[in-house]
Amino acid sequence: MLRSIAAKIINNGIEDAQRSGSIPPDARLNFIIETPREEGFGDYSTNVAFILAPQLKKKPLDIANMLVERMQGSDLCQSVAVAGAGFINFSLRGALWQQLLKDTASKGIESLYPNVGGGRKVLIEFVSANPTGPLHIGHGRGAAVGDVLANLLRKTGHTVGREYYINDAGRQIRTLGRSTFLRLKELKGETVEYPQDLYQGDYVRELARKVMDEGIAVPAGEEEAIDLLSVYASSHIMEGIKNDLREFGVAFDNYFLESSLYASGVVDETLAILRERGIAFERDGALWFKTDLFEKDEDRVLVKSDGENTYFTSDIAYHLDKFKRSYEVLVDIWGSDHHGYIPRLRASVQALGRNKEDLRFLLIQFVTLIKDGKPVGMSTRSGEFTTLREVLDEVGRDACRYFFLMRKSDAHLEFDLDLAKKTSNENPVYYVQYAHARIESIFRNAREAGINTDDLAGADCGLLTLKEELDLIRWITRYHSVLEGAARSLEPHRVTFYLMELVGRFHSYYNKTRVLGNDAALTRARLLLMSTLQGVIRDGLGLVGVSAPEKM
RNA sequence: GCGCCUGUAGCUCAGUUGGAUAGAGCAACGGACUUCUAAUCCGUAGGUCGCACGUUCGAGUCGUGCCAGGCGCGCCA
Repeated sequence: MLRSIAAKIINNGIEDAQRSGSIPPDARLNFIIETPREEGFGDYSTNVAFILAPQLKKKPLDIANMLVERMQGSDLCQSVAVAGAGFINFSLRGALWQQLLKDTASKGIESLYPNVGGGRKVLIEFVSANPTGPLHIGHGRGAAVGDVLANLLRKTGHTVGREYYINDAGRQIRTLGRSTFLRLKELKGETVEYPQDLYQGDYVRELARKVMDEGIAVPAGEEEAIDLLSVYASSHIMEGIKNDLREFGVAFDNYFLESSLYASGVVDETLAILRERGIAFERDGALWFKTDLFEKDEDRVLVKSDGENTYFTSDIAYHLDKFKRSYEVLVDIWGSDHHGYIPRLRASVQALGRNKEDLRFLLIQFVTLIKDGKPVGMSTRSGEFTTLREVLDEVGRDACRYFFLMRKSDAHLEFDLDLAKKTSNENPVYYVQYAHARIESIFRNAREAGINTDDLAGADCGLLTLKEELDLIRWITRYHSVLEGAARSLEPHRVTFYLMELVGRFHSYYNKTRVLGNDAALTRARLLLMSTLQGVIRDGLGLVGVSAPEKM
């Protein structure tokens, strides 16, 4: 972007000062250039005077004044000034911004995508709910965050895989089978004791009903019956999960089965590696992982004294498998209640010979649903949770996804169902979508007035001289650094915040300035601005997975 | 007891990785539709950034210690 020009202006000033001896040639110059949050401060701001002050043993203010004098000569610069205790604020010539708009319009929105990843392969694992019950609202949040993060990383130069991991080798699915088995007996009129540690939700009754209605032949022996029902019930629930995800707009490249780790021998390979490196050791008849070689955490069991592997072992193997599939960076998105598990997994990655930075975590905090101003209780055990589907049916996909992306993922989220349902100004989703529709409406009117809106390439952007117009251009190009920051920090929520700010400036402009006017050249220039702006809004909404309506 | 997360306007939350006079939405109050969509805009009001020290030119941001809330600490899955 234009940041490199900004850097050039400063560096020219510094070099000039160095030639005259005001700054020694060996001065350290690790200054930063930032865009001040206060608009009146100009396009860019630098702290270079503060960095030089201790080296030159001079006041920052004096250094700033000296540099400003030298920067004023630059023909790239519109204005330069010293502010505060020694900040240097400066703005670029409007023509530079106008040219940037023109470039963006002709090269497309993709030209604003930063290349953060350099083609690196990233695997994002998310949702990964076991098929023992429908997805609840918390899974939905994880799904939205993971999906948008995947979109974001792909746009910023990463090769992205999306994966859903299923613990099918453990006991949970068998517990589901047993639950279904007992509900089935109930349906047949038998009185049964239904233990607390089985799945309590009504969906188990529905599954049992389905088994009966479909006339499925259940073996007479209890264990055989449970075998069959485990498979039946879990695959049925998995279908439901995939269906919900599809409706939510989330697609996975791969559903990875825990059992496949055993079939392919990766588990054995993992244990062999850990043994060989002296990271696994025997104690009390069990095999342990020596965690504290890498992280501050307790040692953990890999193989129990009864010979069974723990989940930890499959998880290490799973991550080894991810690396073996040539993924360089792994992102695991977990419910925040699993955070205690992070140190050991981080340790295991290092045990496999990788850097701890190669595995990154995103924790998803709980969602509290608010209805009629009061929290809706939810507890998996009692079966009274709100499913993703219920929320989806109630508020729709756009509002649902947008709301999930309005918070940092590791912060609690209060999801106000009534607000999300409202088609009014209180609902932030519409604020952004409305801007898109409004611009579309301008174009409809333009075409009706006989303006050729397909051919705006020749428009004279030099006519866009209003403060608001230059400001809009700056905000459009800022998409670049927003994507960059969001991708680096794995914070997809930044995109929704940016969209709100961008669109706010549009609405304000729209109310103040007419795009379609008597001056044909000016109208064309403004249409080009609107078209580019609309492109960014559409692109941003697409990233979040929310529709960009042409009419509202 | 130990560890992680959170604490910012009445409410819900941002805060550009240490920058300037801490921001937005909602709620409240007052204005703007004969002109491209009023699902919008303009204005007013609202603060001990949980508390206290420390690090430095500079702290909502980093460190230490408290306070409050949430979560986690098994040869469970």
